[in-house]
Amino acid sequence: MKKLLGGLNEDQRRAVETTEGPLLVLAGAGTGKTRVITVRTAYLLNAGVSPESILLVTFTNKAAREMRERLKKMVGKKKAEQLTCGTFHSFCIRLLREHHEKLDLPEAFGICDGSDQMTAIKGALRELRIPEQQVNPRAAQSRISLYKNSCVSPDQAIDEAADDWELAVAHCFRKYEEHLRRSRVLDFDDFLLFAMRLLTEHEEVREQLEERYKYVMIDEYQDTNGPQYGIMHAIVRGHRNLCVVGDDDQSIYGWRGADISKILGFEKDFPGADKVHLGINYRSTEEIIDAANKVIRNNPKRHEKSLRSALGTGSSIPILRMDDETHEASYIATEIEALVREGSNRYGDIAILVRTAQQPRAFEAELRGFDIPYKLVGGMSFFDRKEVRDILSYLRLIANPADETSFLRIANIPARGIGKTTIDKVVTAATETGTGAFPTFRRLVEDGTIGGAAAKGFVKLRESLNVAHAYAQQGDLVFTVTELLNLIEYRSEVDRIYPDDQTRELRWNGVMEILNFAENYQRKDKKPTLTGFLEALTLDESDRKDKDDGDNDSVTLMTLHSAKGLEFRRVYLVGVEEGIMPHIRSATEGTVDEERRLMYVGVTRAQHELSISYCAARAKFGKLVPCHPSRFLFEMKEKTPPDDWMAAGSTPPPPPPVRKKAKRRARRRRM
DNA sequence: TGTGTCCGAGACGAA
DNA sequence: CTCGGACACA
Repeated sequence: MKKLLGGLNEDQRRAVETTEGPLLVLAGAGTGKTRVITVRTAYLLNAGVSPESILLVTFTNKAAREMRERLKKMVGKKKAEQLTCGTFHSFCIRLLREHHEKLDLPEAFGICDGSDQMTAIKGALRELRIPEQQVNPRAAQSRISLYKNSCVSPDQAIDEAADDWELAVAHCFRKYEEHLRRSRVLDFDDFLLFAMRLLTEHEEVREQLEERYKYVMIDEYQDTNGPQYGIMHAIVRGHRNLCVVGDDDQSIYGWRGADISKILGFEKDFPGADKVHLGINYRSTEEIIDAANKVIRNNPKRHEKSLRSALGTGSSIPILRMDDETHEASYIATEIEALVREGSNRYGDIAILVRTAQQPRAFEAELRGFDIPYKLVGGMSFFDRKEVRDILSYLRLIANPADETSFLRIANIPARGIGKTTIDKVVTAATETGTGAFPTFRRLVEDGTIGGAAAKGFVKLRESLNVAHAYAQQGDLVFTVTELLNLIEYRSEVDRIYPDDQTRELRWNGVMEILNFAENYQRKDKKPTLTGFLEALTLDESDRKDKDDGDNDSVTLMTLHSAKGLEFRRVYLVGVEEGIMPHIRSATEGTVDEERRLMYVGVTRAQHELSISYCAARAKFGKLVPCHPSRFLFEMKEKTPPDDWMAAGSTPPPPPPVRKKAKRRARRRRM
C-alpha cells in the first residue's frame, strides 16, 4: 500500500484514498490524472475489492488498453483482466448483445458507422425529394445525432420544428430511423440510447449492474453526454461510489453532445461529493503553463482554478507571423530539419497541431520536400477507402443479411450492370411494401420488372453469401474473406478499375490489410466471430492505425482534437487565426468558449518548447484571402486587439501581437 | 448502363 | 482547389 502511494502528491493521494461516496477529481492538463486513476484502482484492489466490482470508463479504447496494461504491472495480469475497463460505447454494446432479446434486437445486430450514416441520410433525403442544397446531409447528420442524444423522437422533432429546414431534417430523421431498424443495425448513438432503455425498462438488469459494479470511475468526465450520464447514474445511484475525473477546461466535444454542465454541476448532482483539485502540472515549463492560464481564464463558466508548473522556467514562446500557409509550413519544416540535424530534438519529440482537417495539406507537402518522416493522425481513415468499404460491406451483409446500406452498396460491385435505375426501382418498391431491399429485389427479378442476366446472377451471388455466413460462424475469418474475394473476383475488379500499376497495388494492399486484421483478430480473440471482428474494426479507431504508431521516429501531424491526452517536447501550434481558431462556425454557434478550450488543450500539449504561428493570408477555395491573428493570441499577451484589427480592408494584420523575445532566461533549470 | 465531363458548392471534430 | 452530383453521351 505504501509503495502504491509513494510519489503521489498530497492531492493525488487524497483522490486515491477517497474510495467511498461521490468524488470529483478536477485534473488539469498534465497533473497526473491517469496515474491517479490507475493507482486508485490498484488501491481498491489491494484493499480487497474484487476486480469484478470495478467499472472503469475511458474516453477511447486506446486509453482503456493502456490503463489495463499499467494495471497489469501493478496488480498482476489476472486481476487486471478481470476488471471491466472500456468506453461507454463498448460497455453498452456488450450489454446489448447480452440482453438483446429484452430489447427485441437480433443478437448479431450490425453497426452503422459514420459513412453508412451519411449514405442512409442521403437516401432518406432522396426518398423525401429534398434536394441536398436545401438540406446539407452533413448538417442533417449532426442535427439528427443531437436529437438522439437529447432523447427527442422523430415525431417530437417534427412537431417541434421551428422552420422548414428543421421540419425537413425531422422527416429525414424519421426515415433514417426506419432505415436503421429495417436494416437491424444500430448507430453510435443507439448504443447509448438502447442501453439507457434497457436500464430504465428492466429494473432487474439495472439492479444486477448496480449490485455488481460497486466502484465506478469515469475518465474524461467533461466529455460525457446526456445518455452516458443517464447510464452511469442508473448504475451508481444506490451506492454512489462514483469517482469522476476530468477537466472542464478541456471539454472539446460539445459538438458531439458532450455536456460540460455535468462536470460543472457534479456537486449539485451528487450532494456531499468530495472534490479534489489537481493543480500541479508536471509536464510543461512555466512559460507554457502561464500562456495556457492566461488564455483559459477568459472563459466565464468554469471551475475556478489555475495550473502551476513543477518544471520551472524554460524558453519563451515565439508567436510568428507567416505570409501564408505554404510559408508557414516551409518555415517550420526548415526549423525541424535544423533542430534534428543539430541534435536538439528527435523527430518523435515534435508535433504540429492544426485546427482543421485541411491544414495538414501544406505541411505534408513541405515535410515530404525536406524528407522529414511524419505521421498524419486522423485524416482519411483506412476505412474510408473504397476498396476497404467494398469488402467490409460484403462482410457486413454476410454477418447481417438485413443490412440494407451494405446490400445497396455492393449491388453493383464489382460493376455488373445493376445501375441507378434498378436500385431506384428496388428502393421505391421496398419502401412501398415495407419489405427488405433484397427480398424486394428478388421479387422484382422473378416477376420480370427488372430483367437481365445481370440481375439474376446477382440474386444467385447474394444467396451464395449465405454459405459464406456458415464459414464465418465457424470462426474462420481468414477463410471467409479469402473465399469472398474469390467469389466476387475482386482482384480482377481492382485490376480493371486501376490501370495504373502503382494505385492498383496500393488498392490491393488495402484489401490485403483487411486479411491481416482478420488474421490478427482470429489469433487473439478466444471466440472469433464475424460480427465481433466487424465490431472491433468499427469501434476501435486505434486498431486500424498502422502498426508503426509507436516507436518509429517521426514528426506527428494531427488535429487538436486527436492531440488531447498526448504530450510532446516541442509543439508547433499553427494557423492560429480568427476563423480557424476560433473556427468560423463558432461565432454563429456560440461556441467560442469551446474553441478557447481547444487552444488551451493545444498549448498544454507542449513540454518544453511551444511555437505559435498564424498566417497573414491563406488560400481559400483557391484564392488568397487575408487573415487576422486570433483573439486568443491577444489574450495570451494580455493585450487588447487594436480597433482596426479585424477591419475589412486592413489587409495585412496589424501588429503581430508580439514577436519572439530577446530576454531569455536561464534555460538551465528545466532539467 | 457505364463512363466521362462539367458545374456548383464547400469549410471542423470522431466513438 | 477539390470533391460529389448532375448530365450527356456511347
